[in-house]
Amino acid sequence: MTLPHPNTDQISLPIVLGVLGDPTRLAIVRYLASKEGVALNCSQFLDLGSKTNLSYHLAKLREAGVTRAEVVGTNRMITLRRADLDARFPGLLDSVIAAAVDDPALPAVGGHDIEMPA
Amino acid sequence: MTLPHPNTDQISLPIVLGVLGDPTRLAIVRYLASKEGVALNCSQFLDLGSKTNLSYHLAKLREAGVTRAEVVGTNRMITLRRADLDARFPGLLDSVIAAAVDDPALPAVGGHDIEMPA
DNA sequence: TCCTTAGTTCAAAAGTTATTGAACAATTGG
DNA sequence: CCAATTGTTCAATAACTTTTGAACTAAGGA
Repeated sequence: MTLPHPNTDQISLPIVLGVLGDPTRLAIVRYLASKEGVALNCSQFLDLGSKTNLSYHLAKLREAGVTRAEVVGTNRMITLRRADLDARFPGLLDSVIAAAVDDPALPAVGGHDIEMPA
Repeated sequence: MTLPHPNTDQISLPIVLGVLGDPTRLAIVRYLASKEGVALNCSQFLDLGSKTNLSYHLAKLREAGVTRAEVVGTNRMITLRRADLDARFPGLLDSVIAAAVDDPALPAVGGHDIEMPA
C-alpha cells in the first residue's frame, strides 16, 4: 500500500505556497526540517492538533508535494521532499524554513521523542 | 489619504505565504517584479479580473505587507515591498519570483502599457 | 459645474478549507 | 484469535475566501 504523491514536475507553486500558508502546516515543516534525515510518524505532531486534524494537514502537505509519506507497518513515516522541492523551486524551501525557525508565532512541537525502554 | 500597511516587523510568514498561494496574486507579484522600479496603477491588472476583484486581491497583498500602495490623485501606485520582504524573510521573495517566472500555469498580464498620445 | 476616470465599499452568493467525532481498516504483539 | 496501536474516511458543521454587481467617493479635466 502506497499513498499518492505528485511527481516533482507536477508540484505547483501556488499550491505549495497555499499549503505552507497555514501555521499548523508550517510548524510541521519546521519540525521536519529540524529532524532532517529522521522519518517521523504522525503521532510526533499530536501537539499541533487532534489525530484527525493532523491526518488532514499531513495529507495536504503530501498532496502538494511538500512531504513524502512511506507506509511502514501501521506507521506513516513522513519526510520533507527537500531534493524535489529544491530542484523545482530553488531556494524556496530554505528561505521558508529559515523564516519559520525565527517565527515565535508558530505553534511548537514538543520534543516528544519515542522512549526506548530502559 | 494613506492606506494602511503593516510595519516590516509586523509582516507574518504564514500570512505572506497564504496570500501568495493564489494564482491571481502570484501573477500580480510576478508582473510587479518584472516592472521593478515602475509604479503601476490597478488598471494595469485588469486582465486578471474585474475591477472589484482586483481591488480585493490588491488589498490582500497590501495588508499582508507584500505591496505598497501610494495614493496619487485618483490612482493607487503599487510597488513590491522588496527591501522590507528581503529584510524580514531573506531570499523568500527572490525564490518565489524566480519560480513564478517559470510557471506557465499562472495567468498573464498582457502588456497593456499606457499609451502616450502620438 | 458637470462629466469622466480610478478605485473602494457593501452585501449577497458561491465556493473552499478547517475542525470535529464516530466508525473503519490494517498491522502488530500477546 | 484478541486487543492495542496507528492512522484513514466520512459526514456534519463552522469558518473563511472569492466573486459579483450596485452604489459610492474623490480627484481631474472640459
